[in-house]
Amino acid sequence: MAYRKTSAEIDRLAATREHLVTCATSVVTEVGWSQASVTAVADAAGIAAGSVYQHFPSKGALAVEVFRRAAGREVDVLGEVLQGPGTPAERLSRGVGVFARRALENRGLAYALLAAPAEPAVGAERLDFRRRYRALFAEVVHQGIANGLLPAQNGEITAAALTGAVGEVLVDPLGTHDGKATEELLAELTAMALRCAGVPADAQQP
Amino acid sequence: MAYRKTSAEIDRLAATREHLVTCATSVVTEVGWSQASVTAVADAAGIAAGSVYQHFPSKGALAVEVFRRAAGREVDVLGEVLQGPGTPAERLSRGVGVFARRALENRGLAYALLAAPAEPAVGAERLDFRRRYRALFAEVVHQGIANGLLPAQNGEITAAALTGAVGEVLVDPLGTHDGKATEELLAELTAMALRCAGVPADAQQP
DNA sequence: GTCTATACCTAGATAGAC
DNA sequence: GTCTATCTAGGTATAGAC
Repeated sequence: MAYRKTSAEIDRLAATREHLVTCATSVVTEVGWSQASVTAVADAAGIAAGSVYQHFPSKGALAVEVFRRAAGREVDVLGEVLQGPGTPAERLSRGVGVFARRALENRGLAYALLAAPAEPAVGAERLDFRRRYRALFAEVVHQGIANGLLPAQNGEITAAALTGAVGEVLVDPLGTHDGKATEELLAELTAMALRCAGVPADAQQP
Repeated sequence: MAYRKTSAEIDRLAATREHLVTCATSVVTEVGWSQASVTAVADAAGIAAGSVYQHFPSKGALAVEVFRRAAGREVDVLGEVLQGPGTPAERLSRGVGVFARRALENRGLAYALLAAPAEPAVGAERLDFRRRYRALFAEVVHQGIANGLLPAQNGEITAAALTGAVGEVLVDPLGTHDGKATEELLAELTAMALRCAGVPADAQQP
């Protein structure tokens, strides 16, 4: 016996790990990466600091896991909208709107993912995810160019610009706590994205 | 005697401080903020680590000084171009071009200023300078709207978008070391900036 | 498997000699 | 004013008891 874990043991271990990731995400959401020490995370999860190392080999590995889970959800959502039905302009508009709305509904986490100072491992992960955002935007832009719906342009550069522009526009609203003018912000943001991609002015009203 | 410093002493002290800032800037340019320890900076300046604290109260204060000097130069240059002669579109195009060209000519430093992981004090300074960039862009955009040369839009949002877009487009070229395709990059970047601000397509050729 | 306690390491900052 | 040597704090990671 006992040379193999029972399924109950496996489940319990996995559950603890999940709980740890969840709590770590909460801590990061509330206080940012730099204040999210192993001790703080362990306290939030109700376990001892040392026990964290039963589930992750290092603090950085846990941080990366937290980042990947949260950022991965956003990439998936954005990807679904950008690759969904509609013209490139419609998809771009909807994608930016959905992304921004989700960020504004979960400001602490969005700020941590987008802008908050973080350890190098997380910084590297952030660069990687930005590449994914760029790739998603680039696909739509390239389709628009191929269809003649967008003017000739370097799609990679436009995609990078959209990624940076959306992030920067959101940084301030994410930092301030007033939820006012959200709809106007979204309207202006999507309009800017359409201009950026060169959508003709007369095609910019949904 | 000696209750007041001689001017020679003051000069010498100031010169040492300048030298320290210069060397610290070089270290940051080469290895980034996270690797720029007090020891590394002092070594580069040819002084002992302890001596740094004769000139700055803390490591963070030195880092902030390095950031402000370098970033301030870029803000000044961008401001001069954006507030110089020409139509809003011409100034915006020239400003983005000058900014990007200077960044590409000093990649290490530009990367440190724009994107490299940094301690919180520098991160806060970075946010502050981004606000300055936004303010400069916003001024031009507002002038363009007032003159009827740009379509109605929220100038603050467009300014933030331009700030983020230019930075994000540059991140990858700044990281890779090939200097190829610089001119094409600049052309596409400025074209994107004009689209983003809503400059009519037939007015986008300089 | 989880806890408590602690070792250890890094890096910033300080003290006193020269 | 600058150096060498040292102190200290914060936080990651480990060891051994339960």
